[in-house]
Amino acid sequence: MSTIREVAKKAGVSVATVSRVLNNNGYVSAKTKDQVLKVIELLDYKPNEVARSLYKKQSNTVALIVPDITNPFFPELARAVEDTLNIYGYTLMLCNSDEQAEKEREYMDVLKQKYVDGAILVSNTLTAEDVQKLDLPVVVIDRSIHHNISTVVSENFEGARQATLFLKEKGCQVIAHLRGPEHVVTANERYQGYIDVVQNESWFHEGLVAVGNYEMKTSAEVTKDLLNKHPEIDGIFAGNDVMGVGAIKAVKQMGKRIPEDVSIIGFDGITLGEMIHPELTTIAQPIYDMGLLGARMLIKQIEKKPLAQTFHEFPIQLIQRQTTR
Amino acid sequence: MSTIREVAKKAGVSVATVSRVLNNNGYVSAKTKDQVLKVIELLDYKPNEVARSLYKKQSNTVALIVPDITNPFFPELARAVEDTLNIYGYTLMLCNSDEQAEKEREYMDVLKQKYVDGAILVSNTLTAEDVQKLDLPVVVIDRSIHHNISTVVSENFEGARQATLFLKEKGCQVIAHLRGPEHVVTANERYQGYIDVVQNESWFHEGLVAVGNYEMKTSAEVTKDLLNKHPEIDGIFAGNDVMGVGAIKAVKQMGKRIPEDVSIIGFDGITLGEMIHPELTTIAQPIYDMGLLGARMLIKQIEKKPLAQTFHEFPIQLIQRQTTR
DNA sequence: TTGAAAGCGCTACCAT
DNA sequence: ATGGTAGCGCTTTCAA
Repeated sequence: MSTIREVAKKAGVSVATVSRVLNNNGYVSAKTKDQVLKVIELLDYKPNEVARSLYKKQSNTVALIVPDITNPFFPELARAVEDTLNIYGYTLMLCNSDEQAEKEREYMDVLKQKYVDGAILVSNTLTAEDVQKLDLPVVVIDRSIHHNISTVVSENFEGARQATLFLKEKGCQVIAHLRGPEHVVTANERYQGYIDVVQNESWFHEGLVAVGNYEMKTSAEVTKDLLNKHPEIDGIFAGNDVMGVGAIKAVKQMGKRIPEDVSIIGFDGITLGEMIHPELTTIAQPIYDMGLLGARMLIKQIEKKPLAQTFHEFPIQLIQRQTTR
Repeated sequence: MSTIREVAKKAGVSVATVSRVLNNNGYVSAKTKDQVLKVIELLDYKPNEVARSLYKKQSNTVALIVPDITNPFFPELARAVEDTLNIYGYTLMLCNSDEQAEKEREYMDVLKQKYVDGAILVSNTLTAEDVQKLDLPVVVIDRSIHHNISTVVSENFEGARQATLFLKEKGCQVIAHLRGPEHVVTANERYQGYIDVVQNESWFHEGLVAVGNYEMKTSAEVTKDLLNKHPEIDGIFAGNDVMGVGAIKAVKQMGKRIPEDVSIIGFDGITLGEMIHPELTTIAQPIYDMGLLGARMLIKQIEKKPLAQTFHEFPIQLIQRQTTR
């Protein structure tokens, strides 16, 4: 790796001049510029980003903090974020938080120490205060934290309403809800959407709501429990696709047919829904677009460009597949 | 963020001394050390990693280059790598290459510019020469590139043999193979394992081998094609789990029963295999352990510690689930 | 045992 | 239009 000084020497100019052509600012004659450019090419010179970072107090790096990249919702999001960052010349630092506040705070220290330019967060544990203290551009995706932090979400309440309504329209008589964890915002919103539709139904009672944790195995167990206690259930709205998959497994294992005996609808629109059989009907969020927009918003903040909206709620879309009639 | 100078001033010592206690090297009296430590605590001082990097020419960052984090094999690997790096104080930079050599080379430039300490690669396009030129500690996972680059793989040939043998033992009469892309090492090794078992069978002919690309949709198509042309097929060895899932979908769509009419076995052992119904019998690689070991090996190289083995081949394990008799 | 100072590679200010 | 140089925050050598 050659340095700017070597380039300067070889081109017969000062490092200041080389720096100017590198950054395309300040006066430099066309001739000198060509000279320098030629030498840069010749030496295959690439500026040292660390030295730059030290001076500019920024690193062209953005952190993505997710609970667990292994959860099939996140790879697609991560991909969208990375693609976008890449286009704008940023690099992605990936962090798995396991929803542990302490781990998140440790990461946040590291971000500061490395001059990371900003962060995209998916977290339920981080408070507005934590983010404030981070004192870095931040965009929150999927779960909002506070109204003055840039946020990208989708219509959880409305999506949940549509999901429940859809089951009803398809003739389901008793619709259960497999909800996500109680400390998770999206889980609550979706639960509210469900409640909004069913609360005045004669058949409705709180026993039709079971709590899962956005993960498959427990959701399968919970579903079995639900179906044993209330065999009249013929429709299940799962709070996310992974739990929907768990529900499918449980229902099948109990010897019931899908969708003839029980209809199931999920939420998220992850690829997994198309992998399984029967394919999962779902309320799809535009995951890639959410990551894309989140990354763009963050970059605008970092580059101090004006941001039209700091809150963006994406519409969701009902995708009818094979787990509903 | 306070600096080392502020700490020094407040503690009434020189920055050199502070640096010494920070790095725990050089002489410094117990009393002074306490002083300094107290001030560090007081100011909540965290050393600037960028400045450190500039001097030490290393960044405590490791890059993981994968084809596409969206491919369900990689999140688990990424998770293992990140967990391990984290333990040792390193940070993960995630890169999606899409198997494009150019993108990979761009990343490699960035790695150098940022003083990234090393890289974990999963790539078919990168040559030994590319890696050589990178001139950075490198560990290759899943697909070996060259014998003097540290490598972590699993028993592809043996696993494929076992898979095929297993189908045979279970009574399959005509076993097809859905192989991965021709430029991919693992795909070839697994193909060879299959061939090794079937080549002398009276029923065997090359028409039983179809080429997929380690992805679901095409694999479903290819499977249908295969089954239409050769309805006598009653066993399929898919080159990876994702293709196995595609095969399941195709077989089901054709109205055949699994495993009664057609048995299917995959390769990889990704979680997806347990998500679907019927659950996929597979040859499992210890994905997490591979990532873990790969990361550890890389760190040893970075820290110039002795490395017992530079090549590690993990044993695979047959996991019998529901797609085989 | 401690401090002064050079230097990691770059940017930007101030001269010229 | 170009060059000299201070300084970003740290580590390490050399002196004391």
